[in-house]
Amino acid sequence: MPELPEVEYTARQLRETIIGATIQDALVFWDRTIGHPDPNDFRAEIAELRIEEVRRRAKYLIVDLAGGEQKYILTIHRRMTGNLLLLAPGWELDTSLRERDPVAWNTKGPIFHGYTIRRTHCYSTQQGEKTEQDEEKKDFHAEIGYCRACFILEDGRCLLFTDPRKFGRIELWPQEQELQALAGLGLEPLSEAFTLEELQARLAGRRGNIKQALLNQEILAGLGNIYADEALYYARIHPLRPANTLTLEELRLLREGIIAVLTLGIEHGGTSFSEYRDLWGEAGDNFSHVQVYQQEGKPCQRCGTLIERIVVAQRSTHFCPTCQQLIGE
DNA sequence: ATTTAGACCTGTCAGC
DNA sequence: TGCTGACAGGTCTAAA
Repeated sequence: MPELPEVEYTARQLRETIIGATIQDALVFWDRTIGHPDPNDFRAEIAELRIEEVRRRAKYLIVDLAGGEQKYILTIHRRMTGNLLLLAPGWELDTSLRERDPVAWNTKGPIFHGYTIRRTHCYSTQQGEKTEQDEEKKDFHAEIGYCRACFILEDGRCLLFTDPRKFGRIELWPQEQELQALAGLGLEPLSEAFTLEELQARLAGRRGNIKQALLNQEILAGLGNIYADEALYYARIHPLRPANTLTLEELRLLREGIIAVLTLGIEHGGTSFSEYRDLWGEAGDNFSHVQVYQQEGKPCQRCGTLIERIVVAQRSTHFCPTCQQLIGE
């Protein structure tokens, strides 16, 4: 789910809130969520480490950790449904489901009750005193399920990694191995390195379609299904165009479009539908600014033609058949 | 060398 | 109401 903008937005929120905090302990509720090292070593190594910095590379969130002489990086990839939530002190962990219903426990995991951190205040999701703001949000995250791992901070807060579909991965590596931990990632689309010449060079000789090329993280790192469709719409390029046939003008527009849709996505707090939430449990509102993604049957904002949906590389692909023609130049 | 189907997972929604 | 199939932000592996 989360693509570059959603990860970047989360990184910024974490940077404002958890730098300087010390991890007291990590709990793992679904072993496969921890990709490296094995869950027991992971837990042992991460205890007592201090959070030094929070960064993003492609769709990876990177947390720099330090303890004594040793430095580590924690990498978090949310895949489809992974999410981070920061709870204020006062949270309660309920693992009683494990005995009550082992089958349900396997999918739903523990239940967290308690406090979700808000920008300016905390509010209780349990019964009790309610402020006006509580009234507006009273049912929000009353119960938090699908937690696959969590980090308990020494100041009493808790950073949860929730992930219903269990595709997300968290890894801990010695800092020296960062290059190896993040191997194979292509250009950062929002960096200086993403020039027209680089884009041209990386697409040259690629006979596959442009949509697939944009999803290939070894070429550009960070675009996913939403923003790839949006960038192609911006540049008026049909998703099935062979990547090596784009004209220089089309490449220029495509680069401009990629930067524009990613930047807007970040500004809008990410694209949310169904489960995606930010650190404080808020939905990003970029979905209301989307032009083609999941807009099949709706009129194109530029020409009124109905948006179509096709399947490319097993992924839904949305485009305007008038603005984005396959034939011609 | 590339494409493509299948895995990995669970929830939701449309249709019968 | 209940069952079935399609589909959802991603990426890896194996078969064609």
